[in-house]
Amino acid sequence: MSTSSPATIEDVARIAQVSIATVSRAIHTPEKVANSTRLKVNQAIAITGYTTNAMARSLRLGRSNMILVVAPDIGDPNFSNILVGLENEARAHGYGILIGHTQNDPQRGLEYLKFLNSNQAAGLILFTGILPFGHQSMTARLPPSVGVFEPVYNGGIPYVGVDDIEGARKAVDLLIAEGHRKIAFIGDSRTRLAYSRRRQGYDAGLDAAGVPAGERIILEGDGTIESGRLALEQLFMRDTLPSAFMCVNDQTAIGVMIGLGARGYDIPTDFSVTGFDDVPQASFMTPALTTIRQPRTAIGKSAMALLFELLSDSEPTDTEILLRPDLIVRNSVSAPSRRFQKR
Amino acid sequence: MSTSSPATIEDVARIAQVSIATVSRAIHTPEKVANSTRLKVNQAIAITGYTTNAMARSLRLGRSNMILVVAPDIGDPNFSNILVGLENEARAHGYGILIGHTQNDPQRGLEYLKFLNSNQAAGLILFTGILPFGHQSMTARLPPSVGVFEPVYNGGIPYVGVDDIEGARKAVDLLIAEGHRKIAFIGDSRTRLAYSRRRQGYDAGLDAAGVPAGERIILEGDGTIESGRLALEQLFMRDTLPSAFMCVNDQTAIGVMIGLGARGYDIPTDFSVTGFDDVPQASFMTPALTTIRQPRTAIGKSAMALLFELLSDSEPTDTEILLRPDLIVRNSVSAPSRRFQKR
DNA sequence: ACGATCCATGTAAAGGTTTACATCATGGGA
DNA sequence: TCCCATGATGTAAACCTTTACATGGATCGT
Repeated sequence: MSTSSPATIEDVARIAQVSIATVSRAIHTPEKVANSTRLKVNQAIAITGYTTNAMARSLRLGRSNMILVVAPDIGDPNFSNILVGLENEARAHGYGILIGHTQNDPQRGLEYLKFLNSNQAAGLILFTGILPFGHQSMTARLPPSVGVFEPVYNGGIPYVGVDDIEGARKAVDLLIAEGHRKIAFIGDSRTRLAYSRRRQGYDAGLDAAGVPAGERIILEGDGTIESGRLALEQLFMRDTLPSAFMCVNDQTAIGVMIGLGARGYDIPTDFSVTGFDDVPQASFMTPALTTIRQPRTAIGKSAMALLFELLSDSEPTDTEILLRPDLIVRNSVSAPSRRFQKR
Repeated sequence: MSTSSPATIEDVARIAQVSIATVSRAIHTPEKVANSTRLKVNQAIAITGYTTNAMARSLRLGRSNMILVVAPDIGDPNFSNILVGLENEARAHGYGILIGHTQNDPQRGLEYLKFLNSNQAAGLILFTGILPFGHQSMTARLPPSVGVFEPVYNGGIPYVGVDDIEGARKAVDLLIAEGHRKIAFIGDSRTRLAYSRRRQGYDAGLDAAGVPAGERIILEGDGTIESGRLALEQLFMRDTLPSAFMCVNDQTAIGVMIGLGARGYDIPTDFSVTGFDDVPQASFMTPALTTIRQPRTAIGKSAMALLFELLSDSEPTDTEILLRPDLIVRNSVSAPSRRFQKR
């Protein structure tokens, strides 16, 4: 029984002495089957070790039990914990997750579109902030989909993320409370909506503290470690230095810390730094980085839950789910240094 | 044409004015089809936007185009980069990867076994070092499979990993070259084969350096940060201290560094520390951790390549592929301190 | 010029499931 | 007692492919 080819519904039917239709019903709609029959069927299933052939089932139903998850970079440390939430929730519904990885290459995106077109996935989770299917993005017929972190630019797709404005606000408020007023914002505020919202949080915080717009220092950067470092170099060529750096994400913050360290400054004595995301490295920096935590596992879980809602009702209850970001206070923030204060 | 239900092979056949068999042949075995016909078919495919229904194809072929990847913890930072290699290689073969996550719970393992039994995966990649299917592990009929990092304990399955003995040897040799003789080995050497091989590398290195077995210090630990810290505490209750800590993995090393830091020691002035794996955090520690790098993306790529070999030939060329681990020299190792030398 | 061979194509079965519809038995109401 | 509703089960079609086998035409060798 562990040899030979796998048992089919027909084997079960023969042993239970019923028709295959009855077997199918006993499995999927047990209430439509007499108790005694159901018992026989269950026994037969146990004997044969039968499991439904998912291929056949999907073919008949016209819908698979897979969810495709597409991210620009699955090597991203931010990604793996989300995956945990996604996987757990999917599996609780009897679905599997299929993962894909575009590296921002539309060509690769198109290959996933083929997956979708060939009915291999019942739903789609997108990390890209944009439909990654190149020029076909507009015309593509997509299964129920949800975005993670950001709304999907060209898709009109519900999403799950964190309240970036509130998160950023928590970071500025901490800096303000410590006495900072010259706070630089470092990071991309254009390409990604999440980032521009963090910028909004920054502005809102400084507005509330009465710091005029003219005194704010904004530096662009694409969210990489390198960009943090570069932005810092630019800053040191100006005549005004901030007392604190509020970075759009942890990578940027790490770049800033490295740059500051290389110049011989001490954090937080000389400068305070905050990040956003709470990537795994954040707590291992010296000093440990004060940052805003994304509840990653929860985000994954709720994105998948939202997707299943879409899959059953066609009416989603929410079109945007924002989770609460938490301020994680570590050691990279203190009161501003006198040294640079008077500048 | 982007509305309505997706085109089937029959739609293509009708437009191209040929039979569905010819269409199928034009796609999969073009050499068996006349040039002119192939052209007509290709045009019809372009017009309809036809893509093969993977469900139907898999059903007919009795084999899907998915590879199941099962890891104990997909949130592990070691995991994501491997995933990149796995995914790229799989996709190059037209396969998708399905990921699963057991958390060492045999119950969850069993659910993946169902996936397998229902023909949803043509192959299996295992990270567990053990078949994760509980009591059914022995009798389960598995598709072609390959292990990553370690041979699969109860499976007789080929695997791809790193040469742990050689890697460990590189670490000890570095410490020896710096002048250390009292080198503690910290970490689990029993449950995981990879770990016990690292231990072998340690022993081989000390043998070569003529350090008698009696002078070696071995501490158990399960490979977590906490275990590194604990082992260190135990050590400080003894009367003999090593001058260097060779840790079975980076997590353990991080635990040791934290513990040493808490006791006010400086690394590498007072003690040297090495790790193994080169997890992302390693380079962000202060001091940055000297460790052995696992070529993760390459491991993933070659594991998947090996799997495809199994899938085509039934004779695998190799049953064990060991990649070369590199020594990554950072700042956690220096010559031994005088301070503890004379003890 | 004829039979053998080969090549391109078509016909139809098979793969395992779900489900609309048909069938049949049972029990209740009149 | 008869009819009808109800509930349990069976029959068969459909989902979309791939491919063994059949067919028919053309080509080649003698």
